[in-house]
Amino acid sequence: MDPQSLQAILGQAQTFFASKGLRFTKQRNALVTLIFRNDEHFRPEDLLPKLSKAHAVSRATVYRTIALLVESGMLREISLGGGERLYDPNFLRSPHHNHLICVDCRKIIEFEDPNIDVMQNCITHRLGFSPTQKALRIEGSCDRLRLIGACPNFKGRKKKAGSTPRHP
Amino acid sequence: MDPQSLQAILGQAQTFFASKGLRFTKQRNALVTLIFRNDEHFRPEDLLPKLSKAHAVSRATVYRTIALLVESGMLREISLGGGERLYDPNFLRSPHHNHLICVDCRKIIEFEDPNIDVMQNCITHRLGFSPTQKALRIEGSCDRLRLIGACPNFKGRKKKAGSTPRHP
DNA sequence: AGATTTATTGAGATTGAATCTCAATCTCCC
DNA sequence: GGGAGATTGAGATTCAATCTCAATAAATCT
Repeated sequence: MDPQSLQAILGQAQTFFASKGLRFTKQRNALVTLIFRNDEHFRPEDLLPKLSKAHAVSRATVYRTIALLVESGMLREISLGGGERLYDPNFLRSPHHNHLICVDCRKIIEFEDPNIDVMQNCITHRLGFSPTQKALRIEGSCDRLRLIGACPNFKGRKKKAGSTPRHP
Repeated sequence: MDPQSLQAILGQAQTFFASKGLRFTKQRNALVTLIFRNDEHFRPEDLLPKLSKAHAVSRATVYRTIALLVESGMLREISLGGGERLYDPNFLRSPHHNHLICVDCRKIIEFEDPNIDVMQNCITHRLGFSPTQKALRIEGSCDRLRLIGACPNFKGRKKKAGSTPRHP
């Protein structure tokens, strides 16, 4: 994340807080900066040790601020299996992406597919839901990633590398 | 769930346990019976008070048995937002269904759509994942359900009823 | 049958994330 | 400066889920 984009994001956050009659305190600034500094998915608990002493923030404030950022649309929750939740700061950069999650190693891949939006609109309409929400999650098993050694967390054996997978 | 189907399910569970060298104890029998007696999604904690005194089972056993049933493929975890997890006993009846979850009221609708399988196969293949897994979740906002009064949990105002929604 | 092995269970302790409480502090606005 | 309202943090609390380990039960062996 380049400094310019971060500035824009801080401005966007500030605008959101102002629109709700809330203040953009130094704690909230520190959290927004930390969260959007890079593109990593994170757990709320991960944030606490990453805050420098100068910018220390209490656990309660971390959770409260995350809830506000989710409400603003700047941050999204993604739920892995097993009750794990992560937060994704990348929807500002890439508003239409979805997540493919490996059920074996929990690796998460972000992808975009225009057909998915069409299908999702069809399904939600058909069932009487609003198609405005974009959150969608697909699970799979990354056995092919394992084959090419691209699955960092998989504990099992690795076979010989194959060619880059293509759309079938 | 008719008694005959339940018998079949008990048999299937028994076979699974036997195949792993595990025993089909009366506690496990009681849990399988309770879980597959109807088609409700449930939380593990919901099960404890539902067990009659005669068939009481400890919390630890509930969680252990659920994990085994998930491993067997008879039960699936579905994750709502907010870290909530439910278990779904309906995959035996309907192995290809997916879930549409209302982000507002948390209502869950099960649906099948053959196109989804095709798309999921394409996406997983393209990204190097195995397409064998079926779990998929779509979120949406059930404003149309609200309109027709079919959203039991929504707390807001209800507008006048509309026509039954159709595929656009 | 009796002994041995292995799986199973349950009560309670433990973990860990997430939320809640509430007094102290901070900001904004008059 | 002063007051209203927002914000914060330390610690208590909640709750699901897991872990521990001694007691029990079932299957197998001799």
